[in-house]
Amino acid sequence: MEHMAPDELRIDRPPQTLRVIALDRLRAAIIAGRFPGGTRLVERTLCDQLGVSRSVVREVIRVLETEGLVETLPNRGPVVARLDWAQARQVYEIRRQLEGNAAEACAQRADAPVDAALAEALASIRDGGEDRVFAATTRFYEVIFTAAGHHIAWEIVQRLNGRISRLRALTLAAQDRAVPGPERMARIAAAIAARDGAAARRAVEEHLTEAAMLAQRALEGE
Amino acid sequence: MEHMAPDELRIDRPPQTLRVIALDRLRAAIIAGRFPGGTRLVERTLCDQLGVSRSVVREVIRVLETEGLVETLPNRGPVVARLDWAQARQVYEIRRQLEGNAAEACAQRADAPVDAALAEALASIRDGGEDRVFAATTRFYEVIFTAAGHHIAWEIVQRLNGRISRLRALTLAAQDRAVPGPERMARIAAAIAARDGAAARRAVEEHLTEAAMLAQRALEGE
DNA sequence: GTCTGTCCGATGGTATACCAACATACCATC
DNA sequence: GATGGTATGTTGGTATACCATCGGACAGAC
Repeated sequence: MEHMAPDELRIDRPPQTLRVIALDRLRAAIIAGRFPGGTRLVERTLCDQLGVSRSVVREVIRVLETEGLVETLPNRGPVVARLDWAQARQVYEIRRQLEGNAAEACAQRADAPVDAALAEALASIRDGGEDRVFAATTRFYEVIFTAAGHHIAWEIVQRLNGRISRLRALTLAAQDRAVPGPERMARIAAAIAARDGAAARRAVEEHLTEAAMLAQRALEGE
Repeated sequence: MEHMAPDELRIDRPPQTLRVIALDRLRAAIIAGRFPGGTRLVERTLCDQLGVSRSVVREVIRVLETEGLVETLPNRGPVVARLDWAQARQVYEIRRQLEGNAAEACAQRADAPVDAALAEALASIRDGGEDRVFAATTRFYEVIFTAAGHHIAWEIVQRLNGRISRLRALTLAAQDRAVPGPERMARIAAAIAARDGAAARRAVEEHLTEAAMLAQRALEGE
């Protein structure tokens, strides 16, 4: 028996529970801007749109609420959270600290597989189109945080990214940057490959400082 | 009408929803160590213990799940999250960054009312007994983060503190510190009162470095 | 005795129905 | 036009039912 590949036989039933699917769908919809800030999330309407029962919708909304994407007003119900520059600024500042620190730690512990994973993500960012860039960018940072061993910081950054997701889409698509986005990423990867922690931190901080500027312009233009 | 104090007439019904009460109770119970790590949280049992219906319990568990205090195993149900040093170490590192940064910003923007609020919290820490210390310490940091304008960072720190709450109780109670806890807090407050950002950051970082050491000893002693 | 298959209870996941409290909009009355 | 009542929509909360899964108990076959 032991010379038989168990993976071949494995029946993989989707362990995905209905709630998880509904959560991902709704979160993605909010992040994609399908529900603008301030939109009321009426439970029964969502039941129809998602095709699930009210219990599922309610639990999903509780999760999004603690994630900060939704806030519930007393006697009014859940509403898609609005985003202003005061908040976004704080988010970028926190990301700057956590990502800078992770990049430095990553540079100190990185090995060949890490370099390869970063290069791969970078390639996807370069020639991938539209939303591929979004996923590849996320992957790029995931590699950095994981290699640094900063799993909890990565959780936090992901949650923060959910909040400013609309801005992120805008800044990633911006064409008028002083230095193109992929170029900045490449610098980060290069610093890590050179095992130069200080340079990696600097590269990340520069990247985020610029992203914050772009976000500010976009937000105040609204 | 307008010369009548509306506050006098106001009937303040507790806007607290049942779910919020249940959430606070259960979270407090976990933090207090009433449910040790690994304990199964059986829905129907919690219904009896809390006196609410299963829907409420489920939504509460979803919140605690995204807060990181509870994790749900597939086909097994929710379980109180365990805490190991690898995680706690990351938490203390993140707190060091966020709290250090907040203290520095606070020192640069503080005014007389902030100094007074910090002094008040400090007094409570000094002569308050047992769990008063816990609340007063929280208050102390809340003042710092709020004065710094770092509201989102404060949210994050609070959530992180939930995760390491047991450790926090231990380290706050530790008597064998090189420098007593209140003394360290006083140094932070003094640096802020002197508007010395760098010193405030340093004081916070020292405080947390020591707390992390105490936590490590406590955790590995288990 | 050990292995195998089956059954049952406990549990979580999902869905539905129902009621109460509250807020808003609308409408009739004066 | 202002007042008051009413209708409606929405959330909060509860109860209940059904299904899938898991683990253990039990009985039968080797």
